[in-house]
Order: sequence, then C-alpha cells, then structure tokens
Amino acid sequence: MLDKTLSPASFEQRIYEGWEASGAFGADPGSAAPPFTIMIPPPNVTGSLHIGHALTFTIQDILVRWRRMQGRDTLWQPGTDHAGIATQMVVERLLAGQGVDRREIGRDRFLDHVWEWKGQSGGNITRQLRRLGASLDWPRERFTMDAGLSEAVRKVFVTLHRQGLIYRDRRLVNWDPKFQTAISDLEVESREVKGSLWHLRYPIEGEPGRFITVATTRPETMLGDTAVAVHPEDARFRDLVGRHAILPLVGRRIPIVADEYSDPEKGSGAVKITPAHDFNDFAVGKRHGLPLPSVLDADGRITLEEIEGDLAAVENLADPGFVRGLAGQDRFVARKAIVAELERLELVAAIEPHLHAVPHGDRSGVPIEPRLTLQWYCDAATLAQPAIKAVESGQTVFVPRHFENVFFSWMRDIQPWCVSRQLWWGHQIPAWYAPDGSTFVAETEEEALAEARAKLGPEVTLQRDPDVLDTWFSSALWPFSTLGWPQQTPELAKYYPGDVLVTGWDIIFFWVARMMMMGHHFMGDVPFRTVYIHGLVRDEKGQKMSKSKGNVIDPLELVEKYGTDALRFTIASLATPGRDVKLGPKRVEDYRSFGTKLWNAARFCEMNGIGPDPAFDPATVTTPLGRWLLSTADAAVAEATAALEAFRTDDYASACYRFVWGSFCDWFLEFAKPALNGPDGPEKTEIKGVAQHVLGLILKLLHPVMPYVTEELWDRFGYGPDYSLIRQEWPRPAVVAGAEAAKAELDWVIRLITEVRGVRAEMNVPPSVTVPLLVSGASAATLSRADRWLDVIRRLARATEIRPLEGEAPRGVAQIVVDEATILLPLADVIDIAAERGRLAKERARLEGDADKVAAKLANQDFVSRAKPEVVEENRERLATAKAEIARLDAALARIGD
RNA sequence: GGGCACUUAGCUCAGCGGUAGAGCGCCUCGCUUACACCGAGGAUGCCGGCGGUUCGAAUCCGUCAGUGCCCACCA
Repeated sequence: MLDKTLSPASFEQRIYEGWEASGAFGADPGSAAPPFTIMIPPPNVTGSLHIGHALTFTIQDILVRWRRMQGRDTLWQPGTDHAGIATQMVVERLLAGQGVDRREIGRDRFLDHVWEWKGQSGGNITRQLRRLGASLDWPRERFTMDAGLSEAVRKVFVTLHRQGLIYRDRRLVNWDPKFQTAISDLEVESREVKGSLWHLRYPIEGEPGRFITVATTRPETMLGDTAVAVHPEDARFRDLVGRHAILPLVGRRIPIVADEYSDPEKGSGAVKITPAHDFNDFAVGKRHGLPLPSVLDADGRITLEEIEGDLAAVENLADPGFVRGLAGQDRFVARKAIVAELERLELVAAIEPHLHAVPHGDRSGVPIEPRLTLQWYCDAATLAQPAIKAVESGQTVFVPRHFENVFFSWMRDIQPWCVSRQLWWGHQIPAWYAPDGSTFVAETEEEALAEARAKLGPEVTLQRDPDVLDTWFSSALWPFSTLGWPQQTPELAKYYPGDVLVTGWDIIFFWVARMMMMGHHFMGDVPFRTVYIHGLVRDEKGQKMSKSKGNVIDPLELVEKYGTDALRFTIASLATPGRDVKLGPKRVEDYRSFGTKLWNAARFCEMNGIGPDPAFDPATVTTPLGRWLLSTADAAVAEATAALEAFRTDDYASACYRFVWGSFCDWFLEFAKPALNGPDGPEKTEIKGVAQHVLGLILKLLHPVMPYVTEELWDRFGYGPDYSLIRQEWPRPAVVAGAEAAKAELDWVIRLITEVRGVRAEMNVPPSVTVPLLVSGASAATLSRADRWLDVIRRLARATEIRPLEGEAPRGVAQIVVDEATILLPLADVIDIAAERGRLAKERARLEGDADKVAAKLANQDFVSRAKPEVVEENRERLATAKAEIARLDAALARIGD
C-alpha cells in the first residue's frame, strides 16, 4: 500500500542512486540512435548550488530526460570550471585567516593549497546536482584544468598565436588594483557614484595671471597630464591652441591642442589629457604624439618614477616637498591632498557636485584603474565574423529570438579581448621569453626551448610568462574540449555540434559568444543549434537576490521541505523563455500539492486493484468513458510534446497539470467509481485497463519534470523493473476509435452535472438533499444517455432519479437548459420562486446580449463577404443556438408561473 | 546618449488577428469511503493612454507614458 502522504525524502536518494548505478544517464557513442547533446554550463568547482542553478539545470534535465525517452542517444556533459579569480580569492582569504600571504609562500605552494581546497570542496556542487535529480553522464565529468582540457587550451593558444589572432600588446587595460590583475571589459561594471567635478586652473605659459580652466573628476591623475585639449571650433580657446600651459605642482610644460574629443558643452570646455590613465585620453595622446607617463602603480598608489625628469627640471615652480610626499599615497588620499594643495595655491576655480558612472571590478568591487601594461590579446573582431554569420543564417538560433539582437550588437562592435591575468590559479600562458626579449609560444617548454636554441644558440635559457589565461578562455572551448579535442574521438564525431545550450542572458557575452567564436574557428561548425535563454531568479517581489539584502533562497532548503519534484515543477511552470522568474517558498508550496494529487490518485487506483496489465490493448476499448480518457490523454501528450519542442516548460507543465488534475482526477476517476464499485464484468475490466494504461502514461508524461515521484510510483505499481521509467518510451499521440462520439457524450454528462451543481449551489440546496431530475423536450438519444450515466449523475449531481416530465410541471422547480433538453429540479420546499425567476431572466439577458452582438455582426455585409467562411458559419450557428436556448428559457419562465 | 523587454482579474503570469484564460488569493457550501496539500459553486478585467490598419485588434503598425534591464559614458 502507498503511504497516506507523499514523502519525497523516503525515496529520492534511493532512486537517484538506482538510476546512476544502472547507467541510465550514460551516452553511448557506439549506438545507432541519433544524439541529443547538452553541454552543462560548468559551475564553479568550489561553488555550491544556488537557486539560479536550480532553474537552469531543471530546464536542462527536463529536455534531456524527455529526449532520452524519445530514444535519442543523450549526452548531458557534466563538469566544473576552475573559476580563476573567484577560486583564488577564496583560497587567499582562507590562507589570510591563518596568517599566510600567498606572496610569502610562493606560486607552487599556493597552487598546492588551491588544489587541496578543490579536493575538499570540489564535490559539493556535483553532489547537489544529484539531489536536483540532474541526469548527467557522470563518468564523463570534466574539469577545465584537467590534463585533456589543459592540452586543448594550449593548442588553441598556440594555434591562434601562429595565425596572428593572439598577440601581445602594450595598451591601456582595465586594471583591478585589489586583485592586481588585468580584467576584460566584460568584468567591469559601471556604478553610479556621487563625486565632484573640480575646475582646475592651469597657468598659461608666458602670460602671468592668465589661466585655462579644465574640469576633472580625477584630480589625482593630473600629475600625468601631458596636454590640455579644446575643441577646434571653440572660439573661447582659439588663441590658446598651439601654446602651452604649465602643469601646476609638477611644472611640466604641456601643449594646448585642438581635438574634437573635447566637448565645449561639458565641464569648462577644456579637458586635461592624461593618456596613461584614461581610455579617451589615450586615444587623444596617440593622435597628438603625446608622452604617456604613468603616475599610478599596480596598487593604485601614486608613483613618481616616470615623471622624475619633469620634477628634476622644474623644481623651482612648485613646492617639491609636496609632490615628493605624494609618492606611495593611495589614489584617493592623493586626490584629497592634491585638491587641498591646489586650493591653497588658488588654482581651484570651482567644485561642483557630480553624479557619474565609475567602472568597478565586478568581483573586487573597487574602482578600476586604466593602466598601461603589456598583455596578451585575442583578436575577437576577426573570430566574431563567422559567428555573426552563423546566427544571421540561422545555423544557430536563439530562443527567444530577440536575444540575437543583443548578441549582434555586442559582436559587431567587439574589442580586442585581454586574455592574460596576473593570477596564479589558471592555465599558465604557454609563452617563454629569452633574455634578449624574443618570445616563443609553444605547447610545451621543450618545443619552446628547441625553437629558442635554433634561433639564439644552445646556451639560451627561457623564462615562462607567469600570467594565466582568463577563465572564460577555457570555457570557450568547452563544447569540444570536453569531447576529447584535439584528439579525434568518437564522442567528438557524434556529439559536436550540440543541440541546445541552456543559459541565462547574463552570460551571453562571457560565454555564448566566445563558444561561438572558438567553436566555429576550431571545429568549422557552430557549437550548438539552439541557444535557449532563460531569465534570472528573483524573489517574490521581483528583487534581485543578494546576500546583503538577505532575500537569498537556498534551493536545497526548498528540496528539504517540499521535495525536489515540487521545486522542479514550480520552476518549470514559472520559466517562460527569456523572462525572469519570481520565486519564493510560497510558490513551491502551492505547486507541491500537484505531486500530492498525483500520489493520491495513484493510491486510489491501487485501492481499486488498478495496476499494470500488459495484455491491455487500447484499440479494444469500446466504452465512451474509456475512449474519452484515451483521446483526452492523447491530446495532452500532443500538447506536452509540442510545448517541449518549443522549449516551453511552462506550457508543458500546465498541459500535464490540467490533464492529470482536471481530466483524470476530477472527471475520469469520479466517473469510474460506479463501475469500480460494481460487480466484475467486461465494463469494469475495461475501465481498469484504461485506468492503468493512462496512469502509466501520466507517469511517463510527468517523468521529465517530476522524475522522483513518477519513478517511485512506476516501481511501486510494478510497471517495469526497478528504476526503469527513465528508459521508457515517450508516449505518442494515437488515433482513438470513436473519439468524437465519446467526447460528445462525456461533454454532455459533464455539462449536465455542472449545470445541476450550479443551480443547486445558487438555490442554496444543501448537499444532503437529493432531488429527481425531470427531463422535458429531450430527444430519445439524450434520454438513453441519461440512462446510461444514471449512476454517475446520481452520485455527482446529487440526484435521486432521472425521468421524463409527464404532464404539468410541479410547483417550485429550478430549471436548466442543456442542449435541446430542459431539466427540472422540483424543489418546492427549498426554492425561492422569485430568485429562480431572477436567475432565469439574468441568464436569458446574457444570451440575448450575446445573440444581439452576433446578429449585428452577421448583418454587416463587409463581415459576411470578407471574413473567412468558416468564421461566418460559426457565427450563424452561434446565433441559432442562442436563439433556441432563449426560447427554452422563455418556456421555463412560463412554466414557473407567477 | 544607443538599444531591448515589459505593462492582461487582488497577486504571479499565459494568450499575440475571430465569443477574455490559468494558478494562487478571496467569498459561499461541504469530513460524498484517493486526496482539507481536498471537493462543489461563485465574484472579479474600458487586456497602460491615444491614434491607425482591418469586416474584425489584448493580439499588427505608429505614438505617448510608466517599469525593468543591457551597452556606452570617471570633463
């Protein structure tokens, strides 16, 4: 016997282990079955499952389980990401707690610590994925820093370098002063900051008492100014172009140049140019051949090294002690000091409060410093071209489609990708330098050395580039590196390109775009055919979840409390493509009842001896109830399948919900009760056969979204060997003989019962009162129908009997119209005649309003001549039906008397 | 500044050219032998505003307004 209540905790773990042990998740490259491939977006190896994971992996698992049931050779490729900065940060913090600084212990020992940490916490996320029910092909699990993937990374780097698509360049990068590394444009986020706009007066050379005022938000960088720019058309400054200003504090003579970058509307109309600390100024500096002195070091502290010459030359112009004293000061401390000093010198013309966007490191949270350094870059613009074409031509399609615009707009204006990071945890760049500065890029040190020796002589020694690659560099290779590339494996041949990539819109640029680039370049084909973009999970109020807000939902807590299936069903129901999902415990609690409903329906079946019957053949079903259920089930299968094909897990969940709850439980099981309670016979046997058949079908239909409870029921009922539902064939819609007639008949019964219930409720007839149904004006077919369904109608409509009305209607009746028949409920004792008359009149008015609208439509010549014929016909029928019903209501009103 | 999305029942959202839908919530009734995480019944909408296209618009086009987001921008 099934327990009275559904308790997911009692079987979830056992079932998952059963599946995994049976190899049900495994792909088989040797099989003839067509593949279905999803590459997991690799979570951080040391991370733990958050609600966003629950969303993306639930969607993926639904697709995977469904395709597997459809007979596809399914590969859901698992793995984890080394997550360079994030992981290094965690371990650094851990060590700091023990009083250890990574710089003290050195690179090798630090990396030992990171590997140790990975060993300790690396299993968390995969254990949690198992709890979610994710049917990943675990034996194929990969890690972005395992030997194979590292080989792929080196191969790609070397190849792109040979092709000129990876190169080293000295230019401004986004420098994160906290992590002391370069980061890519994508890792920078703008934050609105309340600051000030300082108007500084720079003296004009040779004209004592005359100044040019520049406006800046960053006075501390003035030490590195090498020009002042004004707009060429700006009359205010025309006579100053070509002359020089004297940089205060430093005394450097800097040219006043005309450049269109300067905006006369902004600030004072003149702008200081600091080429080494501002991206725009860098471009201006290049145009005018200006020097590029850096005045901030890796920590974001003032350094005077590169302006020593200036200082030495002109020390008489300022207080040398002040400038010297700035050396080593933090940039924000220096800002205050410089402003104070300039104020003292009366060189501050104005200070305006100013709200502006300041770039911050997305992980460090500190303001980013543009800094002139030597880094490795990838020529993304070139790699982007085929990727753009692939989306344009539909080789890869985004779902929903409008995300293609997001993809295009970024890809068409893509900047060189800075791929080097000044970190230790990651793929060390395979580049070696000789003492003379020559660079050797090779997959191994031996190769690099051999090359160097050939070129520079046998004595040469090489030093490896200490930097590592951006984590997303290895992620970009994920769709083929996990399959064994650069080796030509059977997996690579069969599972590339993948079918679907499922991910959130927040990493289209970071990951999707880069996989598109690398996949196309190295495999000659796109990495996936479809990119399914889902939203982000927010709390019930639509707020972003964050630790600081304290509104973070732990998916494992929800699993603990409501069961995995409830969480999965909730997510599936709420996930509309591309839209954010508002989720809270309440929603999961609501959807949990669906699993309970299924459980209880199954219990009912069990109690009535309904169970697997291999001999049952749907084609032999003759009862209207059986045929109705089978055809309704088929419609649900068709709907669910179409929804999954369109990546609509919400529609899929809703189709299942409506069929199971609305059709199977509310009507079929209720209709089946009289037969099930009655004596054995062919009808009872058939109803039981249909019930077990459709219960099995329901379990299959729901399995992708609620794998645990369906598998448990499958096993408990003995539909197949243990843990075999996962391998069952996905149901196909079938043609059911006599489906139309059965539907007409059942619809009639359902309407009759619903109408009777309605009028009873409205007349406040207590459920304990049962009444006869007197039928007037019914056809012979209707009377025989009523007879056939007598037991059901008596039970569900609280009726004593159904018989034709003979002679005059009794006094005090409530009346309902079902098709051609009018049903009278004699309720002399309880009925309020006036209320009944009012009810009928209201119904008549509603119908008349309806009829008038339709009649007006049909009177419109344009409508009749231009609308589709079937629409016109449909309206004619509607009018006729309404009119007939009005006539019957008139009769009913007459019957009721005064 | 450029772009995208959204605005439908109290709440959360489907629907995207032919009679306005679901879940939850709410109201009334009910322990009818699967289920109170239940059953039966009910109320609730100028489908953001204004124009246009169409025989017909919640659905298509334009426009305005509000909301959210992405990209750019340390004068």
